[in-house]
Amino acid sequence: MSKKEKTTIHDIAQQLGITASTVSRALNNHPRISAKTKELVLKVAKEINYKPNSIAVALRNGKSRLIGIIVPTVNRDFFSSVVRGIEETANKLGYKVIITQSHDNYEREVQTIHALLDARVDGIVVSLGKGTQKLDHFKSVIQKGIPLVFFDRVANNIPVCQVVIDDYLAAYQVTEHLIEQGYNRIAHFNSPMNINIFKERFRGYKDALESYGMSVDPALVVESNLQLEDGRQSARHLIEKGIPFDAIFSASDYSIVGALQELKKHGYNIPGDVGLAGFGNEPFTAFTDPGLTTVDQVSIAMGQAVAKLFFDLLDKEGRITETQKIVLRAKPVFRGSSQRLGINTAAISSETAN
Amino acid sequence: MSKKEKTTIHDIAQQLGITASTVSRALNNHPRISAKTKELVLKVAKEINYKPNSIAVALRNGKSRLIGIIVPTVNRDFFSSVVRGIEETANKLGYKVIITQSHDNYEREVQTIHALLDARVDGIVVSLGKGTQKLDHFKSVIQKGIPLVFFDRVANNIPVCQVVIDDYLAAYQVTEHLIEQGYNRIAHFNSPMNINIFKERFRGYKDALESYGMSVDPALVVESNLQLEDGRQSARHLIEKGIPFDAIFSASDYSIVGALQELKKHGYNIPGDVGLAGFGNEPFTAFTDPGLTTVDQVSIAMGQAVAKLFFDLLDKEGRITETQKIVLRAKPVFRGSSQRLGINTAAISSETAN
DNA sequence: CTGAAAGCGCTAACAA
DNA sequence: TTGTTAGCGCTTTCAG
Repeated sequence: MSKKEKTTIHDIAQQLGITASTVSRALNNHPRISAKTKELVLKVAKEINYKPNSIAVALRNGKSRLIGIIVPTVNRDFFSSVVRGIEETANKLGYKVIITQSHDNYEREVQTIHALLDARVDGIVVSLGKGTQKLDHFKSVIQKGIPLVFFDRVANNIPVCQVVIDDYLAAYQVTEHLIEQGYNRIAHFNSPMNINIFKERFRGYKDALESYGMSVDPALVVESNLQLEDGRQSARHLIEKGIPFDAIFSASDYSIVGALQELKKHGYNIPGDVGLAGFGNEPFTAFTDPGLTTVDQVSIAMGQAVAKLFFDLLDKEGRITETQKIVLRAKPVFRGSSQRLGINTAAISSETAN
Repeated sequence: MSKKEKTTIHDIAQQLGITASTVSRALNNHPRISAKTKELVLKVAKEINYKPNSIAVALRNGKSRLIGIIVPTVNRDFFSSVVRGIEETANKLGYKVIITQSHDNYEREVQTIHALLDARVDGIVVSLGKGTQKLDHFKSVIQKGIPLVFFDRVANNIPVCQVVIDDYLAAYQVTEHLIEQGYNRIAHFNSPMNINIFKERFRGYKDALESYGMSVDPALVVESNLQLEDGRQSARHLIEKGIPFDAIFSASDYSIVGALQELKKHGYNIPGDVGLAGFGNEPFTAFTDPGLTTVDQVSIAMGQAVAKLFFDLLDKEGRITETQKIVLRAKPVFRGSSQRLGINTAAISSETAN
């Protein structure tokens, strides 16, 4: 029906009275091929609109030029930015990217790994789901010598290259900032801490308190899944139990928004009565009233770092001798929700929006 | 070095003293194969951990079981939900999905189409970028008989299956709601309207006004790229030019948030002085203060509809005889930003959060 | 500098 | 029910 002209190198060869192998060489500009032939081949190729069949190439070469990415969700500024960074580098190098989402579900993560392996990807980039405890599904990837890079949500008990931010330092800085603003009953919202980043954020919080002569009050540490509704509940929990607090540092922007809503509903003044800080610098943290203090996870830089690390690994073709760990410096972003001393407001004017 | 046991059907065949073709048939449970052989093959396959090489299968069968999706950005609740819907159906059917982002950039969209074609995808699902005017890059897809489905941001001047929401009706309903709330100088933020959805939203706005005996005041229609900052600027524009207005209906949630911030900065009371409504039901519209009235684009339903339409098409193997258009009903979501008469508040209590 | 031939792993006529 | 054979489109030794 339709013009199904599946043009192949043989078509070019025929038209030029040469062999397919010569065409192949010309197309890949092999060194020992005459300039004239090369030119002719290229010309005909253009004329008949020849496109190499990447599947045949993949089969022949044993590499698909496909790379797999697994993230918890793509609908998050941080993840989508990192993905974009990887994607751009990948495309530049002639690779295509298969993006998949685990939705923080362990089963799905395992399935996805197998699906990617089935698809014969040349390498895999992963940010772990919250539910992931066992890491067996990655062992087969490593054994097969397939390049593997973890980012952000990583695990330590597995020898694999990774890119992270300094969660500890950022958490320390934000907590310190709250202390400097005069808050001294600082609550902390966190996740059941399987994953490194959450442990680190807690450590930063703890150490900052201790540096200032305070200590962690277990009653002020509330664990949840850190979604919006969890933040609401956690805030309500503190209020209803009558646990005194004058600030909250959450390991996630989502739950701090929930807390903000709940606190406002209960008539608290932010940042007068309670100071708030989140983590992630999701765009909406600039939309709330007041704007939320948070931590920017330098997603662009991370995407670039991941891509570089990954393609370096790919060059080594599985001949991996060491596992690199790259730590990037995150950027605290101070907005209205945590500033009651009138300091720094000039620097953040446009973001606090009243 | 590593256990690179590339197990193939030949390994199984050898171990069982049969031929590769028999193994192949057993694996695909061909009807005319003995139960015993089938069983044995399956057993050995499991033992040596055989995984079919999908690339070889693809080359042989001429289909990659890969489908390509192009969206403006994945970092948007609507798009990521639709993508998720497609992904789930696809995976269930043994297809993998390559997700790509055009970032509303025409060049990139064209490139991506070619990249997907190069990757030999079996079909393509697209939501157009804002910059896209020419559609030539899709013609080659159609000519090749590759299933193609547009969703949400579609074009009419090309014969292709599509899934959309009833933008017109939703815009009409929201505008009507504003009118019923007593607003009568309703501004409209829109995009330079290349894309259908924006035209339709404008039409709905216009027709609602006219139904109530008003007409469109060109001074109240402000065009921009509809991002957050654009919304700020558009609001500032109205204020500074002294154009009287008491409500804004924006074709995008992002720009209405910008407007909200700007108006609050200038001391306007929302919804008392100015009523606001956006479009998209992005999660953050529930985070603002007050919550924003908007339109839910039923992303889950759309994902399902797209998947169904797409795989129906795939079944027909390019033998496309008609172009279906599926129109879904969108859901207006009324929140605090547009309700000054105290109506309906019960129904939206939890979402308005004070 | 180019050709001939083999093969990546799989499937599907055609035979038997 | 199973085996034989050929070939998807490409790359790459090995010869010339």
